[in-house]
Amino acid sequence: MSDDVRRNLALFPIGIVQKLTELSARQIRYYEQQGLIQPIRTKGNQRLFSFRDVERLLEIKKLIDQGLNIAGIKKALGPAEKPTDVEDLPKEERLAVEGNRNLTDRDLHELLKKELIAQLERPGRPASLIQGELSRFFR
DNA sequence: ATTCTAACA
DNA sequence: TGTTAGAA
Repeated sequence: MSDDVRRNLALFPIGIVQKLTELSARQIRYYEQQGLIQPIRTKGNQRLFSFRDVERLLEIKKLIDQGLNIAGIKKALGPAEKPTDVEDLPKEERLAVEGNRNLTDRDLHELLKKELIAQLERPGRPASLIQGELSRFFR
């Protein structure tokens, strides 16, 4: 599976995203209402976010700190995109951990580790905002 | 136990 | 934005 696909997979419920971004659930839901993010919904109507969503939320957080309002953030960031539902992946690419809608702390740790390594090998321009944030989970 | 929506002494 | 009630 490509790194691109992996980062787009909807894997995290709002509770995990709160820890990853240190944003309140209220803020995360509000930013969704404003169209800044578009997490997918499970059959039970619960939101699921991808690594990209987490990165985007970290960017939003940064911009908020810099004093921008919603309008300004919409201009600064590109349009929001929906993460990929794991259910839509061909079963050959659907890994065990990714299929679970109930990630254990160990699973999460493993995913963060992979993403961290992937980022180190990915000369991305937007100087990986997520890097410092994710590193926080490896102390 | 978690998350969702709606509403505000 | 926080917080809370009531439901899923």
